[in-house]
Amino acid sequence: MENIEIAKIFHEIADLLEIKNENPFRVRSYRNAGHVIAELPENLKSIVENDEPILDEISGIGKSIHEKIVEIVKTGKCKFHDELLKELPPTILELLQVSGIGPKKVQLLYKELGIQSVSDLEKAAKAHKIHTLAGMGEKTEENILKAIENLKQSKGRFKLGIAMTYAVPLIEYLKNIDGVIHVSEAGSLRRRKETIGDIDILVACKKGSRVMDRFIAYPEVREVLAKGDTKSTVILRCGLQADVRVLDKKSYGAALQYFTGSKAHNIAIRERAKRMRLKVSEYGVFDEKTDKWIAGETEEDVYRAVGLPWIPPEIRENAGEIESALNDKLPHLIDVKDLKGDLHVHTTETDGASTLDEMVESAIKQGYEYIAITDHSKAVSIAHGLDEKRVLRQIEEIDKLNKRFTVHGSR
DNA sequence: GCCGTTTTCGGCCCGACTGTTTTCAGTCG
Ligand SMILES: Nc1nc2c(ncn2[C@H]2C[C@H](O)[C@@H](COP(=O)(O)OP(=O)(O)OP(=O)(O)O)O2)c(=O)[nH]1
Ligand SMILES: [Mg+2]
Ligand SMILES: [Mg+2]
Repeated sequence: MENIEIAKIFHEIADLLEIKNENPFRVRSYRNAGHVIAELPENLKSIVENDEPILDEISGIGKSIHEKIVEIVKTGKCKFHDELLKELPPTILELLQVSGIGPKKVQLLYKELGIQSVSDLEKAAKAHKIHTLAGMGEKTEENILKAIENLKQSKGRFKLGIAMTYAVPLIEYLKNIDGVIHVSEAGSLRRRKETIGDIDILVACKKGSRVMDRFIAYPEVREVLAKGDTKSTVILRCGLQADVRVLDKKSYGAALQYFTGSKAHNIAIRERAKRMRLKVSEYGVFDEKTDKWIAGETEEDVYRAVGLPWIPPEIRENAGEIESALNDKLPHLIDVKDLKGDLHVHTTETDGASTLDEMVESAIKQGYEYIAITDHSKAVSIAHGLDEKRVLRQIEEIDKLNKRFTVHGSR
């Protein structure tokens, strides 16, 4: 049993309870536990089997969920979860994947029309049965069909590097709009998560700028899902969703803090602020009582206002970073500047683009301590691989360079 | 269900957009 499978059970419990109209905070507890477990670096099964005490220290896991984790590891399932699945069909959960459909609508659709799956929902919408329900009209019916189509075409989460290739040109496009002052990546993209659910971009602009009109006119936009004064959502041709948030320059830091997330980090920061009689939103940090604006121009200002140093986006996951920040124990994150050398380098002797001298010069410029020349051998004749004679000559060249650049025994 | 710089009980982040509705609930970020 892997963490991710245990997490899934808690996510399903949360969804099922929510559809049943249970206490929203109890729902939040299960959902949060699912999230914490999914992000946990340690393997829960071995923690439980080795009777390690770590579980009690994990924030968000209390008595009830602790017991359920032990039950799941030992029996492979959870009674509470099974009971809920007797009350509601398991396929009902896939309805929540349709954007615009939440727990309330799932409950209504199931109760009134017996809809249990996305294909049931599609049939009902096509047969115009949805608009007869309370609070649902013609538009809702149309939107459901569109959302089902988008769900079918969805390519899921994108790898960071792939998402970046779509985000960079959009950011450039936004930077060139009249009145735009700052543009920044936000969300999981800025936190450098391995996979990205959507592209989140923050824009600061002068009042009266028509940023949203220009955003939805971006040539790569396939469909506009929502368009407001400060927030719009589109789907790009590549299949990724893009969210753009536009705010005043004065709120840029607070907005960047909000839009970078993560959601769990934001909630933790806001709870902390509340205890300090402050309110944090994307518009700034405010005095709870007077509603007076206190900070928000930069992220540093926002964190300082709640008594914290700036926290690097990569660790804003509510996984202990706030405590580390409080104790001045924030980790040093690896940077390009930390690279000490490169163990895979080609030269023009084979299929490289630069000469040996140029590669060495460039390595020294970047502060590398070492590089390894790894040209092709004669087995790769297509790349003009080195035979014995040429490789010996290259070694001589390397020895000469090493002598030339050796200072006090280090290279 | 979880948790504590005021708390072991009583709160639990805060705001934007949409549709269907005469004032707001649902969903989403
Ligand atoms: N305060 C607060 N902020 C939220 C909430 N939901 C989202 N945000 C903020 C933090 C998120 O990082 C940011 C972007 O939302 P996304 O849904 O795109 O999430 P994120 O980019 O973190 O992950 P993703 O890869 O898109 O799944 O908006 C929320 O419920 N409350
Ligand atoms: Mg995102
Ligand atoms: Mg988003």
